[in-house]
Amino acid sequence: MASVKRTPQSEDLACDVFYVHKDKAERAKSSMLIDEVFQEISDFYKLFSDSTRLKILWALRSGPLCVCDLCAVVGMSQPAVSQQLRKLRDGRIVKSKRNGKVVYYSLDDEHIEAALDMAVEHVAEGKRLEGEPE
Amino acid sequence: MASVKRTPQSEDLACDVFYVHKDKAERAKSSMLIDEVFQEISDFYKLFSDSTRLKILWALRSGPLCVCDLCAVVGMSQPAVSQQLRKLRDGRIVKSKRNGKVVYYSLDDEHIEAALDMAVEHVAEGKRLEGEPE
DNA sequence: TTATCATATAATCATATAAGAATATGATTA
DNA sequence: TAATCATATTCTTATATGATTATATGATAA
Repeated sequence: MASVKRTPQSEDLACDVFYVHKDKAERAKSSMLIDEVFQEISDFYKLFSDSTRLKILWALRSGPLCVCDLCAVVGMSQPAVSQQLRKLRDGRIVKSKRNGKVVYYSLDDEHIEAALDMAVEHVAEGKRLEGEPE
Repeated sequence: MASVKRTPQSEDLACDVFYVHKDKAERAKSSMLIDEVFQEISDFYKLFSDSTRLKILWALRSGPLCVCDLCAVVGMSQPAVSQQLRKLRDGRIVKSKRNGKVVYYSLDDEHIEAALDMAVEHVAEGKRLEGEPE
């Protein structure tokens, strides 16, 4: 494969090392998205990178639940659950609907379940998944 | 819908509040996975929750690249890129192959591209994505 | 072997994050 | 209106994380 070394160009290279494969790197670079998109994607995934939030989301797969239900299901204090719900709501992962004193949360969007399923599938390979019924 | 209040049961309730919807909460709870799985999923997603790592992964969609290429493409220093590559490799998101002095990285698994695509799709709704060619 | 190149690691620092405790808000019921 | 209940917010503490700088490793070439 064509390998080219050259001195760094300040405009298109932030790295102070040499290109090793100019053509491939250029191709990869031209396929990049704007920074904002990567930032938003990372923000999106950040919401999935906490096990409490994942438990909440997983619980909501079976339908809307109120905060109190969620505390019981995930085994966390109410403020802890509320804080995570707020992040999930800000990130448009869940939506809420107040009914009197009770606020019901549910998954916002079909991507969410898909993301969960994909991750479980990824992690599941060769593992037992279900918790034992007590 | 059937709402039931009851005093907390120490065995199945970690939350010190009342169940508001016993049946629904029980159903949600019985569908939960073991903690270890949620932990692994969150570890998996954690790797996607940083924009530098996402840029690296996105760049690798176009094929294997060496560290130096990646520095140029994502505009980060070599140690910064190497450290993120290590995490991605530990998490089995990318794999590496040394060829002389050069180490080539590539995506490890088909789930990775699917995860990226899904997130872009999620974020993309109603947005312009491609960076302008300079 | 020595020099050089590509990559990896370690130590440090600044920032980000989660959880708990205390308190506030907002809605219902008495 | 006051009391109560479900939920939300704020503040604090402990911990985790990413980037930088400096240094180490491992492979090639002279």
